[in-house]
Amino acid sequence: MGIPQVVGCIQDHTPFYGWKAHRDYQHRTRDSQITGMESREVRKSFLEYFRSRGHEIVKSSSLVPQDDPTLLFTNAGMVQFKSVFLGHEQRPYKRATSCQKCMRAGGKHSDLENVGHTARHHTFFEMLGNFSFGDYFKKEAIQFAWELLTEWYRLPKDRLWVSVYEEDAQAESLWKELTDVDPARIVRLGAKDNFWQMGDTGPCGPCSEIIIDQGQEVGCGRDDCNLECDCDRYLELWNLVFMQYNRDESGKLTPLPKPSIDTGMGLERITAVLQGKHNNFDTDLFQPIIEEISTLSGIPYGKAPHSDASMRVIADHIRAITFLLSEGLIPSNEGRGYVLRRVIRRAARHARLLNLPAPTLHRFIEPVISVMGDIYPEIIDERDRTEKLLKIEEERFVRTIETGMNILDEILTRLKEEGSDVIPGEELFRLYDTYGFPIDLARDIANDEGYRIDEEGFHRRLQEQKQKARTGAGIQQQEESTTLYREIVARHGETLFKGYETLKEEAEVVEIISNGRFTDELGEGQEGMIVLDRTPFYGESGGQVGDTGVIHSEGAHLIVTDTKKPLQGLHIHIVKVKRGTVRRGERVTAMVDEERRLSIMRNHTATHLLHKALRMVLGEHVKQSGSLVAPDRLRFDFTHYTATTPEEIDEIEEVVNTKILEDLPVKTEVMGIDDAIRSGAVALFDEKYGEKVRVVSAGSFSRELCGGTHCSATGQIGSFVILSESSVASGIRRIEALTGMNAFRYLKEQKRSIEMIKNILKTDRPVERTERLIRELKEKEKEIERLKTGASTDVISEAIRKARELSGIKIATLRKDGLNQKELRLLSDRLRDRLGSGIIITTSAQNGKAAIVCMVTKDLTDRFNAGEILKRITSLAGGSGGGRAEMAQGGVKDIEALEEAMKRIEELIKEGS
RNA sequence: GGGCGGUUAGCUCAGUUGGGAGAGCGCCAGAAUCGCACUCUGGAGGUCGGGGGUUCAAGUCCCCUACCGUCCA
Repeated sequence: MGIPQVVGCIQDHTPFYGWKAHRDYQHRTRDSQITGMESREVRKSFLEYFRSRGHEIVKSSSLVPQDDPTLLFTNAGMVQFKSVFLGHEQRPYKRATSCQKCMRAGGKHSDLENVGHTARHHTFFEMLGNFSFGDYFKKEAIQFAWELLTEWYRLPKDRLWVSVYEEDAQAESLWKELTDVDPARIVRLGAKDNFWQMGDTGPCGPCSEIIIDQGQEVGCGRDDCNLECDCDRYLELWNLVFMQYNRDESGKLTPLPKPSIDTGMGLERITAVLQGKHNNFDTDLFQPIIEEISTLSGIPYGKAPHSDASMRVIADHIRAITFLLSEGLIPSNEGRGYVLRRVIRRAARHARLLNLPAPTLHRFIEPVISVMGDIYPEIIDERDRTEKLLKIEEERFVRTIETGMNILDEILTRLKEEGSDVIPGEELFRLYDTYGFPIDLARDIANDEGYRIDEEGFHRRLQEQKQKARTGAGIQQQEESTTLYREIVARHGETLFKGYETLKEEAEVVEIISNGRFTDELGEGQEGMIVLDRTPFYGESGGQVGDTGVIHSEGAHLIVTDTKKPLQGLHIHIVKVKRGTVRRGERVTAMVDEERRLSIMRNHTATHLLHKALRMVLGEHVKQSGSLVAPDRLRFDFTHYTATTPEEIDEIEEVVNTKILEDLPVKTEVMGIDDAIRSGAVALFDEKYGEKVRVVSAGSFSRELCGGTHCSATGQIGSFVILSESSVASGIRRIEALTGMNAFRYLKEQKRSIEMIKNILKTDRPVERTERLIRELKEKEKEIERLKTGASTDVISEAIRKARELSGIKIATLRKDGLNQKELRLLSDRLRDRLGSGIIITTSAQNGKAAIVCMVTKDLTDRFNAGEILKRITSLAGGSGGGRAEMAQGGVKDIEALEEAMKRIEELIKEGS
């Protein structure tokens, strides 16, 4: 086999002597020009090799799986081909090869904690793979792999090992027969290492791994080190999966009619090997990033183990962050967004360990782009947005840390008082759980301050919480109903949806469900769910709400209150029987509420125009991240990092209304998903798409993948008005809007309100007039307060004149009705200031109750207590109250009784209380 | 989905058995200065997220609700 030009560089004047020789070469020419094979070439050669052997080079799919909510992130090359392997989807090729962006963090197989401390663990990585969909099988897969590794990549054969599944004699003999691998280096291993399956059921099969021996000095160094050892000596390079069985629910294996191939080789690993590095972070995939970190922090890489680890963590995480952000994912507190947030926070934490100021992480996006931007242009396109979001998120984390720091300070102060030097696990957990304060940071601070932390107690708490969340999650009974729905589809096939063309359809009742069980009929007054063989009712999906309407047969009349789509292709009508009885197997007429549906269609088409207008006005970074299309309004959530200005809102409304006036034709085409994307249609990250998709376009203005129902021309929308723009979460904004008559009525209502306001205010300039009125009102309120409490000096003067003396203490009483407690207090303040020294008791009756305030001037508080005096008065009058020695307030419900009590005031004032 | 914490002046936040809404920064005015900055003095600015309840009295206690944060799933 000839070696094409692509990899020419490995055989020209810097010859690649093979693995061992290369290491010597590299040793001699340390720090000279790039040694070995650049990662770009490793990637390119792989794809080129398989293309030259009839494979289609398939673009990497998104890191966020588009049709698999069960999977957090794309974690292998085969993810995008899953439905092809399962036979649900056909592709125009039978052989494919790809370099797939992958992410492993969160979920069951999280590598997050290991990253940075090992040579191999990554959150983000690239997976090279070749795939056969019922085309070639073991023989070719083995030949391809061996040829690529030994002849294109020129790995030394005497270092390569092969493992096969212990029961797969066929694979073993093929290796011996087709390759010149040393037969002594073919090892049989058990199911744990060499049997692969997608899930508990479905396609599965034995696999075969190609392993490179890096030499005894690399790994654990033990004499009995072997292929199964976890150390780095025997490095698994490439896994070839031979998909040849289907496992059913009972666990039984039946051979697949068309066995397939799925292989995966980590780019970072093979690149490290080809560059003679024992650590993936030493390759050209990571070095430019590490260099930048080193430059900015002023710490050389290689200076100390802990700073090296921090640099590796940042280098790894920044790749994941860059890709996830540029795919439209936003840091949040649940699901995928939460994983992203954790990765960012870990990176931020390590940046602080390197004494890098916050925010700093966004500056490392640049080297990531320099390494991979040419392969993945999305990270270049989204760069501004990515940097901005990362900066915001890192700053947010700094604030979180500061809050936690204050609380930790309080804890430490308290411990000092108590004379303890151990921070309890409970406190640590509260810090972590409630304030997101990292445990390792708490540990560092504790050490610095001479404290220890109760790590065991912390982990116990954490386990408790995990347990609690798990049992909590187990309660939900989603599973059961899903099986019910699956059964319906299995029995009757998918519901034929006719709602794009018609709103009225003759159909057959194929299934009736009542209280979660199948039933034969539904009688008058009963509620339940009905499945038809065909329906004009749109089931809630893609943000568009389900249709309502009626279903009637000869003997029954049903109201449809909602329509759901729990599974692809299954429409469930939620019904209430108004009259008669509906039976399974009956012919019925299904009629959608037309007016409501037309409103929905207006709102849906308007949503598309809005989406496009937002991208025009705010920028291409705007991506839909949620949508509600209801008859009375539409709601649209989208990614955008700042609030939109009133001017921008104006402009967006103008654009949408202009497009409505242009009366653009709305057309729907059904095509393959790839064609749709190629034609420039906007697809959403979180949506599920089948093999065939609908593309809805409004003239040449907007083009989106959409399963919803639409107007036939934009003119039918009538008009469009934005009600509000607000924030949903950080980085996500929400717009609510109206269309058609709703928009018109809203504007009319606004106009009417303004007319009424003008009438009431008797002015043509209601804004200025209102501002003046509010200003005047405030002034008058102040004036009233002043008059009530301060300016009524006659009341105060009289009280002072009438003040009695009791063993040299002046006692002033005053009653002025109509004051609330606050006003009475202010009045008492005046009286006290005028009195100078003494005891004051004031009362005020209002609304059948009386408020009472008692004050003792400061010079007398060592002898008299206002609170105690007040309590004696109120207890006589059937009320209550309290306060401090200097001032107390209370109230009674019986005004007469209070008057009586006031007559006995002298005896109630006792010294020393 | 479950747990915990938060929402008080333009901003950052105090507010401890329920009893007079505060600080720092910012803003405005005055003093001082040839002028600016600093400094000093004074002032404006609050539906204490919203609703309900308990109470003579709720920022504070109870219930509901919205939103933000955080951890687990």
